[in-house]
Amino acid sequence: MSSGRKGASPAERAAKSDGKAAGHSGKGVRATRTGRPRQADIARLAGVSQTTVSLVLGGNKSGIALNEDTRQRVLDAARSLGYVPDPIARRLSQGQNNLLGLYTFTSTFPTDIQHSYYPFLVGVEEEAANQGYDLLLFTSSSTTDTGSAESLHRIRLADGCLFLGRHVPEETMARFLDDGYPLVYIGRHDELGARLPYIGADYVTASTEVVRRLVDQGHRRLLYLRENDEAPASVDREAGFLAGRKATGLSPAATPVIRTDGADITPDRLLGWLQDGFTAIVVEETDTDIAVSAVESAARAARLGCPEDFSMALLGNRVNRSPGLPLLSGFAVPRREMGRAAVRLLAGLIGGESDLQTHQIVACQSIIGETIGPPPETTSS
Amino acid sequence: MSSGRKGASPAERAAKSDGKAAGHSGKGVRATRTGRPRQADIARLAGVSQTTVSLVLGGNKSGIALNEDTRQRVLDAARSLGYVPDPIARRLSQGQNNLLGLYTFTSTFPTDIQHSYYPFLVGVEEEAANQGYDLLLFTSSSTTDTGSAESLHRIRLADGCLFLGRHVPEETMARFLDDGYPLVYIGRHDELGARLPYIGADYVTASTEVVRRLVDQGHRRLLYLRENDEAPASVDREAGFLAGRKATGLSPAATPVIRTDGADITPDRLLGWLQDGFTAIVVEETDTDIAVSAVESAARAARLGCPEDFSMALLGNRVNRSPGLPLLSGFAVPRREMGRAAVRLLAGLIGGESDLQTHQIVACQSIIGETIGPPPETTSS
DNA sequence: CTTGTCGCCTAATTCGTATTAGTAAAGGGG
DNA sequence: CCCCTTTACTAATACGAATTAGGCGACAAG
Repeated sequence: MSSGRKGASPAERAAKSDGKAAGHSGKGVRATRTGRPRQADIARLAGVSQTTVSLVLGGNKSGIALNEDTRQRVLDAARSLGYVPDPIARRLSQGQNNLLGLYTFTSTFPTDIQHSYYPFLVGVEEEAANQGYDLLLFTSSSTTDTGSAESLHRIRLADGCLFLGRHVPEETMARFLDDGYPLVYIGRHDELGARLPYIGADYVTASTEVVRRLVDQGHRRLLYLRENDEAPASVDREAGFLAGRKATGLSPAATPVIRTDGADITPDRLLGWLQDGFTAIVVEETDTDIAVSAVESAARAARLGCPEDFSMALLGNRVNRSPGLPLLSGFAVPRREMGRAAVRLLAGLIGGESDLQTHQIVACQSIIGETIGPPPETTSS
Repeated sequence: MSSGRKGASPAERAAKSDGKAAGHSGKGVRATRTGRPRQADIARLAGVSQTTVSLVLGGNKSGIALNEDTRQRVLDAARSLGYVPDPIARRLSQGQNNLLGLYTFTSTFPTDIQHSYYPFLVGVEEEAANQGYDLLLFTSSSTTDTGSAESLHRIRLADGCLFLGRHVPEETMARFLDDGYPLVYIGRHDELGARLPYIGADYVTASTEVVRRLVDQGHRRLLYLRENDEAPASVDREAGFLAGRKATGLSPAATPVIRTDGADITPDRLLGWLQDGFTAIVVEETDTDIAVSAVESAARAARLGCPEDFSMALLGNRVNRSPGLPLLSGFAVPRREMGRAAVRLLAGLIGGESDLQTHQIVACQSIIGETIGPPPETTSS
């Protein structure tokens, strides 16, 4: 091959001094696997080397001197061939490709829990566009077992990756961190010490605030319904509830925590609670909002009006608010802003910025809503 | 220059004839840009060539003989180094990377028209996962002007691309087609002759069917509200409506087509229509469903009950059905199935299959709903 | 007439993997 | 002992762009 090369060099040179030596077949020559023109094709057409083409098209960041004529010839050739750079090759050589991964341990677009990730995605897309990144959605997650090696390898295609979901496959994540691969979790996660960068929501403060609001309204006996799961989102809300109990001086007996999956919330049970003197129910928000819905339908069945007969607060906000349903009192999880912040952080990590806040907690905003009122009149004042 | 080359070759050869020269430091050597181990590192550790590593890890599809011992040594070395293949390099060499692009000419996750693309995405994600593809979402679309060269170049990163949206930048698409780049539109598009592969919905038949149902119920004067836009989705529905008019023998005067953006539908106007003897209103479905909503609120304001005072049919289905609202009679656009079909077709195109149906029309299913009833009693029988 | 220094461009190499062509050694048949 | 096959590997190269390290000619200064 080098023998052929030697012969070719002078030929090219000759072609060049001919000037605009496009006399050949030019276009017909390209027989690459893809059929698309490469820089080498442009080079041949313009009578220069591939290096020159790269310099011209790459904006010549190294500051190498370039004749304006040559530059134009190359640009013309590129245009006439309809050249489009191959992002893959570029990435192999440069080490980055402007892709942000998005890994959701379950389906990204679930059919049942419709839209649970949607607000995050809105923010992620917005900010990714701002920062000039495209998004890479890993679908393998749904089919393959969680965190399988196969499926996680592909993540490296992206310059960095966002993770969305309750789970943290610690081993794999540790591996990524060790390798210096940039990643950001959406949602607080302290599984790997302080190593996992994340954007969380301040559930604790917001939940405390909700308790305080109920107590301010006169409620003294509150019931807290939570999931039977130890995800940070659950833990934090309970912590906030307990902090609220403490701050308002209520006793544990007056503010019990009940774990439920929603199925066991019957109209009778709800009535029982009210008869026991509970005047407000605080419900954890989840993907499915199954617990709130259960309370709502139990109330309907028991013919209980929500602000009148008892108050209800949601620790979070229904993602999918339907026009028919009342606006629940509680707080808004700033999902969109979290998505944006996550992308900003990730972009910073990729860019190697040093003074990054890798553990961010975003404040939630109170939702006044329609479901908190004063407790109903009872025997005791 | 070739002199230097010649000198190097023997040097390499010497290094090689030393044989299994892994005696060195092995692990400590890797000082790659990324810090991740490469096949070459494994090779050094296992005392074999990079080729052998590639063969072992690649499953040796070429059927080259391999000693089981060697195989194990390589696998062990790979594991101990924590090797992860670089998808980019793989793609550069293989020519494909298991990525499907998804290009929406507007934001993929809009905030205002919430969820309009969602059902498609569900299907796309499902089938992409089945076929072993990940999804590449191009965000540039929202920021850059439609179809700008810059933003469309990036599409080639994917092995093929789905397009979602009413627009077709013909020039760019023609370019893709000429290059043999695999792409599929979701939605019928005949802009480029029959060159653009697509998955459409059979709006025509479904719309005709809706008209027939109304006529079967006794309606003789129908009003059709459509968008002022010539997108195929609109054109097809109108065609179906007109076909229904023809099939049922109704006159154009009894079945007028009215273009509206929703804003001009007042309670008075609605009442006027009913006084003019129209007993049913057929509405085109759109992203925002602005027209249906307008009719609904006009009816509410005019205190008209829907199946009682007039019938209403939607040519399509509300994507975002809220619990409070009645189920509109009409038909279901099989968005999820369209998404799946699009991915299947695209995968076929990428795989170079020959006998592909590149223009597919998927049938819609009737929705009986609650908004069609017999026409109210009037003076004339 | 040398030496230096621009100006302009190219050869060679790199990124990490896959593939093709080929080589060296061992074993078998004549 | 030679030739042929089989086994088990390796060298070289491709993929497409970016980058590094020059090379060559011209013109200026000494």
